[in-house]
Amino acid sequence: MEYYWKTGRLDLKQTLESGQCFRWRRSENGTYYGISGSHVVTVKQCSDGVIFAADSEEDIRFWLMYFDEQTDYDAVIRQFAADKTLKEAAEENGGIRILRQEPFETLISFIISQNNNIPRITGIIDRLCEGFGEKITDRFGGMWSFPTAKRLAELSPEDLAPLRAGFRVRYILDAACKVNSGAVGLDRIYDMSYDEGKEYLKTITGVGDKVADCVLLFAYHKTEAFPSDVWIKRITAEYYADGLPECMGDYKGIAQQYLFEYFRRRTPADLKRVERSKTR
DNA sequence: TGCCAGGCCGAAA
DNA sequence: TTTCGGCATGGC
Repeated sequence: MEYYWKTGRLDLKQTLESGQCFRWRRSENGTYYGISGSHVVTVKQCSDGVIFAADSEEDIRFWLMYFDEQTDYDAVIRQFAADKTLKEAAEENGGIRILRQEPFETLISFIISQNNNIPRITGIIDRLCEGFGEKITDRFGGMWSFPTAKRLAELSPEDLAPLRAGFRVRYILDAACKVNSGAVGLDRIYDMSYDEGKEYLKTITGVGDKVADCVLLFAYHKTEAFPSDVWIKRITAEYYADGLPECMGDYKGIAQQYLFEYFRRRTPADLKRVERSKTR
């Protein structure tokens, strides 16, 4: 069945190719197809929204939640307008939405992402799913669910060698074992504060500030999280030496996604121009 | 060929 | 508490 969602701002390319998710693919006609849990969907951009094609109404509801239907991004962006740079960043990148992804999948994905690049992250996750997930459909050349913590917890480093994930393998196994044993209860984090959730996730080997922030933002939608790597931290520190703008409020994570894309596309010379104009 | 990737661990200072 | 080398692999 198809469902037209009039969202205005949602831009599929900006959202699905922004580095917050790794299991979407773009077909030649511009349609994206993806999987989460056992839910499979195709989405295409249209003039004032997107069109989902999924198997059931339940799937449609799932994907609306996944794409963060409940947050009013127009209101967030109006709020950001009080800061000149953030306003520009939002004008350029306001089609990005912060997804609500499955926590275990997000945790493992961002463990894999550390000191890594997106094409290789995607390859490792594909091999992980094909090797240890369940085949959900033959469509799109075959799609596999993300493996469960239980499945991964019973594996050895040798079993995971075909992933070619290098030093991250022991982190993946530690996360799977802690989640499977209940030592880390991922569902509990929904009810935790941002700070509590961060400390809790960091009890997993291989989860530091950055990975924890990404999981808290991209799975639990804790928008106070500001998952800055060294590079963007330096840029934002230069821009906002006196502290982050008030207008970010509790949406620092959304602001960060806009700023990340904004800064990434600019050379140092561009940034100096923006810096000068900011002081005027 | 060499650099570097949306980092983290663990040891040393 | 902070700093820094090492880590596996492969895209560019």
